[in-house]
Amino acid sequence: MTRGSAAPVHKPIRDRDIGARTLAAVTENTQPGPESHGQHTATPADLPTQYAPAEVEGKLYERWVERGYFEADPKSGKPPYTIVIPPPNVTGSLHLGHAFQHTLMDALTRRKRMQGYEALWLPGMDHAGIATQNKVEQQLAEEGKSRQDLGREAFVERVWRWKEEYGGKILGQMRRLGDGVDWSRERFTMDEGLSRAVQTVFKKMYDDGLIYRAERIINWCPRCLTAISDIEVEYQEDDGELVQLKYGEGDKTVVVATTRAETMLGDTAVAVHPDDPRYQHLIGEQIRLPLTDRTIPVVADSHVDPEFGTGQVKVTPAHDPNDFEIGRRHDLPMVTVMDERGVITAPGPFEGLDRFEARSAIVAALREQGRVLEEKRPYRHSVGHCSRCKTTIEPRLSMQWWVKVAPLARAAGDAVREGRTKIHPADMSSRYFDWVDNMHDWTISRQLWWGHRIPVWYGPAGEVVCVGPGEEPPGGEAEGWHQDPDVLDTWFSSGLWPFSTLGWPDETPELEKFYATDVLVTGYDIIFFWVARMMMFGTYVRDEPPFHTIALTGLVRDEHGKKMSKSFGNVVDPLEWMDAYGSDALRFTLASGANPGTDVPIGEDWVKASRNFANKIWNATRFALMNGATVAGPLPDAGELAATDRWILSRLNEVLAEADGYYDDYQFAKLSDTLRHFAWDEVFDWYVELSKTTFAKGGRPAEVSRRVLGEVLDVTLRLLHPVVPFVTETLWTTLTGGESVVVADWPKDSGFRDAEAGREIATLQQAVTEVRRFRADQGLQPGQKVPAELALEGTPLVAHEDAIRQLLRLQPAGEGFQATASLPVAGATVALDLSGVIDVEAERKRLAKDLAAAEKELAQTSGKLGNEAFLAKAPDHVVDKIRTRRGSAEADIARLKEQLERLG
RNA sequence: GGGCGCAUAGCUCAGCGGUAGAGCGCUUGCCUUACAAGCAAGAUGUCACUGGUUCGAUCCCAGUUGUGCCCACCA
Repeated sequence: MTRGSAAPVHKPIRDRDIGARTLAAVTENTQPGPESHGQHTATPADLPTQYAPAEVEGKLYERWVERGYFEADPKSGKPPYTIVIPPPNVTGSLHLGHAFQHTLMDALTRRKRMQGYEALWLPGMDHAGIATQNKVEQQLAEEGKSRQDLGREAFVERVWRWKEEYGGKILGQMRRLGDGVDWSRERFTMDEGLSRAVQTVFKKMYDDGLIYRAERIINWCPRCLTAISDIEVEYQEDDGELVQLKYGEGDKTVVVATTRAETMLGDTAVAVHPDDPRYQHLIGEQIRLPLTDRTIPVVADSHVDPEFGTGQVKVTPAHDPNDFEIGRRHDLPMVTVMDERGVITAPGPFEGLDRFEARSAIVAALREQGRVLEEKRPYRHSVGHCSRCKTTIEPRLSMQWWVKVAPLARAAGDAVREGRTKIHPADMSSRYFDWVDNMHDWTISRQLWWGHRIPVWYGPAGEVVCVGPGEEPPGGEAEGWHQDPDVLDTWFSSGLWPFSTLGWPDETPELEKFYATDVLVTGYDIIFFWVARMMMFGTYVRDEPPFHTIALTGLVRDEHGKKMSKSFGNVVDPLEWMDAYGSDALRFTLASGANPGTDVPIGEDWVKASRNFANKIWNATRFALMNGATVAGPLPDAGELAATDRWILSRLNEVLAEADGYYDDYQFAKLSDTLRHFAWDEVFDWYVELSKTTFAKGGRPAEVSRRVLGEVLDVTLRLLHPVVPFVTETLWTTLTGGESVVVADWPKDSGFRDAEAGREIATLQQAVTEVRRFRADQGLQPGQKVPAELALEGTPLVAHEDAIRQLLRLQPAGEGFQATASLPVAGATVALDLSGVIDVEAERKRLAKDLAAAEKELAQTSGKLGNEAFLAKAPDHVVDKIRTRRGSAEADIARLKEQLERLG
């Protein structure tokens, strides 16, 4: 393809429609045999000029899976590297947050695999008890049915069907993303093996006294009709009503405040602080409870804050956790006035009313009696809601199973304190400690149907007779035996995930080889729900924490840092962007935003930019192939290498070392930035541009350069592969003829460094940029050839004259050459004949500006160097640096003045 | 009510004692032997505010303001 200056002005832009040419065709056509060293550039014209990810990603992925690259062998002699996936809920599909974490996990395991580890990334899903049950109930509701209509067995069957459908969708998304997981080890928290793990742990804990049954106040969701744990309650500021109520008669009156007036039906005492002088006379007295026929005692309890309100508190032990404690201390009756749906059951006029209706009705009734002293409305206060359905939580007295957390949490905390598990970034560990050091007992029973049935059987009198597995449930229902109808909190089974997925309770080779896992990659938002619980179970069951490192990620947000949520309408389906720009583009964008522990904003423009980068890699490699870049044979000796070669190889090793550091430290944003900068700016712009001159000249230097370019691309593609697996696979196999970059060796630093070449190329870049700037300032067309004389003798630039001429469109000085502009750069001179072209005014302005900058620099540096305190206290390298800066400022000033003078 | 974090270019974010950085966006010119999804050149910042430590502060310390998140049984 030629592009002479004689070509028509409106030469048609290169046809960009490449629909007919598929990338797959290219990769197949160019699959080289071993004998084709340097030859698989044969059909460069067949290479499309744009990378079309959709054509190739799916096929590549299936090929990887078929070849078993992602399957891990427990009997292998290689050292293990293990990550278990945070199992996505089967409630729906993967969102960008999953795509983000999966990208990091995939990159980590891909790199380790290349480094020669037996890398296992274990996939699976979570049955997500309450969440999934709710989804299916919603579906049923649309059909006008309830789960009760179906009955337990049919309902559970229905949930399994849901799991098949949505689970399949999730697995498809993972393949699309390129997740290199071991599909042969896919697990589900309700699998038979995992269920056995759940039962086994339950029994062990029961036997150890760590699981018990107790009647207490729990968080009850009147819609889901189940108990939930403390962390499943979301508090938010709601508008309520605070009323002050007068109880009792005459001198035996008290004034209490409440936001939940309906609970007064269940009051069994009024409490005051034992030392409150105002109320000593009331302690022990009986007070009449309005709207009922009961009298209730006044008790003294130090929980009451005399400073707050009236210092008199109504006590409802069956409907408030604090009151429950007061009730226990004073042996008060527990009067339940509501059923599981929040409907009043206390006999009387309010019976059958919903709790909120009852609230207004009771306040109205009391108001009529003149017992409402003060009403604050609205009254903003914090109210708990069910995290699954947002219904207001009703504290409820109820018999539940509990985990005694203290000993487990202590061990989980110690594992981190002793450094057996590291939390990354380290400052996130305070969150973890806050939690494990203050955790209350955990309610694990749920009044749901979807989940692991509690493995406990009761006898006719309701006594626990058997805890499985390993014990035969004694009699049938006819004899009065029955299994506990409740299921376990979903986090109970996901807490076992790191070892239940590896075969525990059996001592499998997998468990032996892959436990404890290397790193947990997950969001900081589930430290309490999941991370802490895995740590507790891991240390308890295996006596070893489940991870060496916990790498916490932030949350994915939109391009303005706003939370993605359905109500904002800013939720993006990862598939949408993958379809438009390719999986690699999405992955690279997500990796670029991954600063440890901080949230990750992402916008479509950014994905587009990453797609451009993928395309750039594509085209640079395409250029290299067209010019015979090769990986065949050993690298030429340093003696044969040009300065450009030595520079780029030296940089390659530096970047490799840097990249390794970032991979090891989960610094994906820095990793991506470093690799993009190196590949695009240094390799694709400078090295490739310089190599054009070398290739044009031919001969041995061209051969050397071809080999070096092949080397640099080979290594760069391998370094990029864990993050952008698809484009690198396509190009790497084409370039090297290797089987797959997935199983290629991770590059190693050869130790080669050449700082001298680095300085030489820096000078060259500086010179070229300087002249380009001049050209741009002078309004010279980029393609316009300018006669020039180069005086480079005695400078590092001398070897690069041809390259400089090509990059700057300089042609040899012909007859009548007349230098009208002379640019001294790095001791050399580039004299240009710009007769009739040069804009003296523009040039003078440019020089004046530079001069001012140089003078400012001189003033600054001289000021510092004249400061004795500075000289005395600053470290030598800083002083030297400043001295150098002053030196070059002085030189610049002299040069600029001379140039200005010459302009007249 | 406690605790933690953040305030740097138009946007999203790095940097964290010694000349202010990136990506995107913006301006100008350009189809230049791969790439216009590109190339070249360029503009843009009282590094929130006020004090302090220091020869020197965007960086350390204190306070102020703004902002975000987590935890908590205040009737």
